[in-house]
Amino acid sequence: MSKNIITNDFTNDFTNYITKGGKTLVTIKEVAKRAGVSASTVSRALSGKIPVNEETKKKVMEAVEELNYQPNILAQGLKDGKSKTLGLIIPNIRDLVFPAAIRGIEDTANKYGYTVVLCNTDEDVEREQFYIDSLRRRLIDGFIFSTARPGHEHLLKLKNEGFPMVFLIRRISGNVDAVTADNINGAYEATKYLLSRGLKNIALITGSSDILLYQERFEGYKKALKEANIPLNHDIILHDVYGWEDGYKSMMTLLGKGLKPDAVFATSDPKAIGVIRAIKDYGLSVPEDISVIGFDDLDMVALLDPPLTTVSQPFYEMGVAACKRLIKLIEAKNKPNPIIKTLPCKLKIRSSVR
Amino acid sequence: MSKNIITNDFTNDFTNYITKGGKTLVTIKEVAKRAGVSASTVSRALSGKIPVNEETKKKVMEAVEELNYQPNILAQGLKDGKSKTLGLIIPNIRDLVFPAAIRGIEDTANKYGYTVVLCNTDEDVEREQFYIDSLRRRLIDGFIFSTARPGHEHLLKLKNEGFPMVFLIRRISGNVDAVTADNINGAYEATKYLLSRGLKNIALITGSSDILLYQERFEGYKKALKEANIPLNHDIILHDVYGWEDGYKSMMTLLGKGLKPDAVFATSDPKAIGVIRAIKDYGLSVPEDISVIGFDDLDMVALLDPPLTTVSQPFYEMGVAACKRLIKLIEAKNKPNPIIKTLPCKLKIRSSVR
DNA sequence: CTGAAAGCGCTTACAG
DNA sequence: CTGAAAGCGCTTACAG
Repeated sequence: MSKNIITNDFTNDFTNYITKGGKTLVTIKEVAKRAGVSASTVSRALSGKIPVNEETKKKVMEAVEELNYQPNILAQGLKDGKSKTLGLIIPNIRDLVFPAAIRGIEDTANKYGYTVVLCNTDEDVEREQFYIDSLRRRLIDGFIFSTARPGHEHLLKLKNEGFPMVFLIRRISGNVDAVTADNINGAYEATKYLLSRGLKNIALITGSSDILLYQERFEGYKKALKEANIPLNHDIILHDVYGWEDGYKSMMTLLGKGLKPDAVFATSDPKAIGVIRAIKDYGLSVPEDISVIGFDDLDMVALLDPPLTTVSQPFYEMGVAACKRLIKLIEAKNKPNPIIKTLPCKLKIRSSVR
Repeated sequence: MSKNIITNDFTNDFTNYITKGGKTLVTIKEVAKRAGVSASTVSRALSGKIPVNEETKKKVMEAVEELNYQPNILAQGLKDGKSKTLGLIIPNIRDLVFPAAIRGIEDTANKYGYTVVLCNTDEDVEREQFYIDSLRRRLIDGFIFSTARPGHEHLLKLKNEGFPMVFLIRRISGNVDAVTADNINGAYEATKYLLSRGLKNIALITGSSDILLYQERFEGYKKALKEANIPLNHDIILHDVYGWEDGYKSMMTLLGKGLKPDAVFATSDPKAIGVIRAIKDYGLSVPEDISVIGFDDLDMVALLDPPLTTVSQPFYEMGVAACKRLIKLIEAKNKPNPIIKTLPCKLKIRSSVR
């Protein structure tokens, strides 16, 4: 009987169910009709924020169930300018530090009913600005940026306009929330480990010194050496090295100059991979002749030959933390003060250090 | 003078510019007011599809320029149920085959004014269904799936409901567009290359045989052996191997049984990496004792020791092709028939084959 | 060519 | 507690 009614309803309203190029989406009106109440009441019963008669609510819920109604998020958002969407801006997804972090962000976002849009800037500010503008047109609720660099005032400007945002991995100073790894300590531990293995002549192959995280890793390195009373040897400290190819070249240069260190601290795994290749190509071996330690713990470095000893960054957890924080900023009544969250790194001992 | 007027306008309308939690977005009404026309006219001038007086259009464009007006995409979409958003459903972004493909998709989507939402299913059908539902609530315009497996009827159902969608990398039979690599030929070329190096006893370490692409790679392998008049040796053909750990175990098993092949064709790079590790751990060397060839050409395999000879899949281009196709499906007046696009692979000769 | 009105699907003051 | 109305920002028949 009740089944019959349903069938009839469907037949009568059939046109309502086939709309918009074949895509079907039940509307609140249909639910209202079936439950015998107004759309307002359906909305209220669903939101739970406004009191609704228990009886009525039950009827509504049944109708919702039967029709499998799910509110149109875009329509919901139009009213208060929300989209339940987060923008994630990174330099390049092919950089292996990002996949794990992205996973952390998405898993978290989805748990709270948010969706995330990924944008690759290739470190190009214009491209970044284009993405920001186009996401704003979609009423984006907030941003996670992994692209911060000194001079990126446009990001701080965005923050000043009142946009919820958090920096992830990379950050610049400003009134902005951030989640990063504890780079100083990570580098400090790495260097101390090298020292503890009797390695004293430790080269540093590191990245662009205007990026904060590389400054911090340098700091950790210096701190450990200082504690061991080993003076800095600037001949074997190479800055502005980016990626494995650069790592390869830098190590070759070092070796070519006759500067053979006991160990190399490469401040990213790709650099370390390049360094190891160079050492091998030079006819030396790792770790017998030169020990190498990296930073990141990318998914594949345990598979290298030798398996890479490195400083593990909690990328997934950093993604989770950044996303949680962003959602809190979005949903908070009164904006909390920015906090910088620093997650601990962990030394992963494998076989590239003697 | 004119500058003054602007300032006044801004002062008067100030509340209009600070709304929705600090986010500012100029509306069509404000543009209309400034241009001295109706909102309809602004809309028409911008769309370009409906004739507007040149004079009027110019005034509108000026106002648009001055206020830096950009239409609210959500509001635009509400009318016709479009969101200018694409859903990309993959098993796991940490699987290295995806980053390059994702890049291809995003670059293309952005070029056409679309935004892409990434979802990781971990091969879990329920999770996938959850994502599909939640994207439908956001009026998603179409889907790219890299999760297809036999039995995934829910995907075909979606297609039947009229949703634009395309399969990428993986596909199942059904009335659905797809972009894949030419797996048969890729595997055929790989095997032929091994043969051409005088390697005859070729083991195959491959994936789940219910996934089409592994069936195809198996086919390519068989074809090459057949042409060389070499009978299949099922003792050295291992199916259902997933990832590098499994690859490692499989190779160990083979070796442990005293089955030492001349060469191994591993049908994915991770498997090849595991295989190489196993060979080394067994005290043998690559390629001197056993040659190894992979499939994928992931970003890092050139850095392995030895650099991996493998079949390169055009992931970026596949992403581009899938996205272009999807957008065509979305924007086409009358739905074109499904096509399966197969992009050629390319043998990348490095040093893991003798 | 152009404006006023209606409508997309929802939510929320406003009455009752 | 509940319904009718207004409104979010846009687009598009409908009149003129």
